[in-house]
Amino acid sequence: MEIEKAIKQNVKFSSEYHKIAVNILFTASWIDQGHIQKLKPFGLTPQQFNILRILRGQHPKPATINLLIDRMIDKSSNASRLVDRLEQKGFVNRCVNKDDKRAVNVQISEKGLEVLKSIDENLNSLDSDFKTLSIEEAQQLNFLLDKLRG
Amino acid sequence: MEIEKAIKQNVKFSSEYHKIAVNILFTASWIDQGHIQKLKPFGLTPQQFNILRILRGQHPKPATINLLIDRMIDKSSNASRLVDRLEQKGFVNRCVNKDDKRAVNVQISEKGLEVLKSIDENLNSLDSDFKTLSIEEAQQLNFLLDKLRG
DNA sequence: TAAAAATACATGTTATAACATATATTTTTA
DNA sequence: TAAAAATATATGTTATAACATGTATTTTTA
Repeated sequence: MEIEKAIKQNVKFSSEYHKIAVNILFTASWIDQGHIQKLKPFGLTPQQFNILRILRGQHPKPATINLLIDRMIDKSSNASRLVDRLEQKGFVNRCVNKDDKRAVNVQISEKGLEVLKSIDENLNSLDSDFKTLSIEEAQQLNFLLDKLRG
Repeated sequence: MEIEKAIKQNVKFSSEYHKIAVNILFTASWIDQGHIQKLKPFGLTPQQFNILRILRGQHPKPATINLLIDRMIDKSSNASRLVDRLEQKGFVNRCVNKDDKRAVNVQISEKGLEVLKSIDENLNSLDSDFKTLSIEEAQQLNFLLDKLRG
């Protein structure tokens, strides 16, 4: 649906560039709301899910908080507190790094691996709604987003 | 920059569609952070700015809260409380609707119009960073985002 | 090599998001 | 036309974002 209709805007955007900003922010909010709803039954927020998947990618190697910050999609949050919440739920373990006592080693737990497996199996895909685009269009969209950020 | 590099990901995305989700969420977060920084000197958050611009578009007609909800970019927030904050800052006025006493009429104030004018004049554009894309590419990007949402 | 700077992470505080529920008014229905 | 349902908005509560600051450790520098 055209972004103008989606936000019921009755005037033209001042520029194609302004329209991009609105369109990306609106689309991201739409995607995020979908993820929130899909992940809720598993007791995870999108940000926590993001951290868990980074940790699974590292597994069995641990990750430091700094590595998580580097790889998080949304840098605005607080990796330390996200790990707090995941630890409270038993999805990760945290212990001090022998080589650098300032750093901590964060590792996904068995329970964490299980919840991800369960999500993989029960949720067809978080992003299955995107099949409105062909593979070529999806590639083009990714190319343009990358170029946008310079 | 390629999204894989932006989030220092060392493995391939499972699909071009998953990559789209990450790419859009990351890009939106990047845009939002830019807006937060640019709007801070004017005492506005991006959400408040969004409401003010909708109200300017309506001016001198008032808007109801429902109209604001319809047109907000990020539906997840609470329009009533956003208007509270704008009212506290003197940027909008709120009064009951004569025709429907459940509804309220929200109008942008002189002070609200002035802050938007000041932003227009002092901030070249919130979205001036996007000139990495040609007009044709910008149009293509908007087309693909619209198509993505179906 | 001792002091200064930088780094990695944690934590305190305030504002806002997320969610549920409440209230007043209008519209629908039996 | 009175009761039920729907609508428009407000508000209470808990969790998290946003921002600043603190603490321990490591690295750099004079």
